[in-house]
Amino acid sequence: MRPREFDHDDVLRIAFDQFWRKGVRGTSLSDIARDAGVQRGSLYNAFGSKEALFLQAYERYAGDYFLALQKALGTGSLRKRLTAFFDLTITNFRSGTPPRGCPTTRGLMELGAAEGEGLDEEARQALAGLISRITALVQDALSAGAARGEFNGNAAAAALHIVTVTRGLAVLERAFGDEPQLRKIAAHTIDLLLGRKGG
Amino acid sequence: MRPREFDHDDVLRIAFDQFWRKGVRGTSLSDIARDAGVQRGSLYNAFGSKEALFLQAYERYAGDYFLALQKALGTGSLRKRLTAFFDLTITNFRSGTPPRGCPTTRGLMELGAAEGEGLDEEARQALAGLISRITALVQDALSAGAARGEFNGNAAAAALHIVTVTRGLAVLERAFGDEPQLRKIAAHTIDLLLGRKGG
DNA sequence: GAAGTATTTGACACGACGTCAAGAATATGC
DNA sequence: GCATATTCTTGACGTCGTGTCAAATACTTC
Repeated sequence: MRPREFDHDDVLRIAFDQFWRKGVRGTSLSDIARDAGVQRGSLYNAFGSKEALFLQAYERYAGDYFLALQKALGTGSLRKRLTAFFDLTITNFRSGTPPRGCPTTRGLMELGAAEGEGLDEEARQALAGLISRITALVQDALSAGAARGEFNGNAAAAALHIVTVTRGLAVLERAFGDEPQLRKIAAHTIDLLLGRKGG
Repeated sequence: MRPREFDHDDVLRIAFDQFWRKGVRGTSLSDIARDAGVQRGSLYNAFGSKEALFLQAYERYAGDYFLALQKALGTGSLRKRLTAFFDLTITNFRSGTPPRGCPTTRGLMELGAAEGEGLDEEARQALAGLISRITALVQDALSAGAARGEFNGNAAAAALHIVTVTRGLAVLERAFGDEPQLRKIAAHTIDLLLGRKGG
C-alpha cells in the first residue's frame, strides 16, 4: 500500500471553497487539482468523479453549517432565535468577496440538469436533506419557544414558511446582491409571524 | 444577401424549451441545432454565443409570462388576485413532464459562475429584471386591492415578501417536487398576509 | 447576367470530464 | 533484509462542449 500524498480533508475544503465561489459546473477538476497541489487523476482515484467530490465536500460544509444553525436557534426568546437564524443565514450568503451566495440553493438549481442520472439524484437528496433538517430544526424552535398559541398551533407550516423565505433570500441575493434588502425581508417575515412587538 | 434558412423565432422557442428542461449549462448548441434542423455554426452567426441565444430566448419567455401574471393579478378581490398569482406561478413551475421548474431562478443560480464576465452580467440583469417587474406588479395589486389598512400601508414590503416566497417555492420545487406542499405554502402565505378569513 | 453580400458549412483550436495502462512508493511475508 | 503485493500517482488518450475562421453557397441588386 502506497500512502496518499495529500490530506483528504484539505482537498475537500479546497474543493468546496471553489465550488462555492464558482459553482459546480464553473469549477474544473484542473482548478481544484492545481489549487490543492494534486494531480487530477489522483482526485478521480480518491473521490470517483466531480460530483462525488462535490457531494463529499458539501456534506462537510452541511454538517458545520447545521451545527451553527442549531446553536443560533437554541437560545433566548423566540424572536431572538429567529433573528439569530435569519442573521446567520444571510451572513452565510454574504460571506466571501465577492459574496458567494447559498451553496445549497446554487447546487440544487445547478445539478440534475439532464434526464435523471444516478449520482445527480444522490446529490439532490443531500442538498434537499439539509433543507429538511433545517425545517425540522426551526419547527422545534417554534414549538419550544411558542408561549401562547402562536401559529395557530401549526408550527410545521410556519417553519416551512420560514425556510421557504430563506430559500427565496438565497435567490434574491444572487439577483440583486442587496444585503440591506435581504435583512429587511427577514425582519418583515419575523414580524409577520410573531406580530410587530412581542415574541 | 442570402436569406436565412430558418425562422428566427422558431429557433428561439426550440432553444428555450431545451434550456428550460435541461438548464443552460446542460444544453449544448449541438442539441439545439439538431432539434431545430440548423447547423451549429449558423446559430453562432445568428445569435453570437450560447448565452446570447439564451438571453434572447429568455426575453421571449419573460414577456409572455409577465403578461399572464398581469392578467392573473388584475381581476377580483385581493385574495382572489393573490391566489391566482400563486396558482399561475406554481403551475408554471410544474408544467412539463417532468416538471421543468422555474427558468428564472434556475438561470440565475446557474449563470455568472466565474469571476464577473460581460455577457453574464447582462443575463443576470434580464433575469433579475423580471423579478423586479413582478414585484412592482404585485405591489400595484396590493395597493389597488387593499380596502383597509392592510400591510400597515407598506405594500412594498408585502410585495417583496410575496415574491421572495415565490422564489423560495422555485427552490423547494426542485428540492422535493412536492406540488401539494408548494400549494400549502402559498395558501399559508396568503393567510398570513390577509388574515385567515377575508381579503 | 454579373457583382456583391450575407449565410452556411466543415475544419480547427482549446478546454473539460473521465478512463486506462504503466510507473512509483509503501506495507507485508518469508 | 529482500521480494512481492497493493495502492497511489502520472501522463496519454478519447469524447464532447464552446467558439472561430475561411471557403463555398445562394440570393439580391445593378
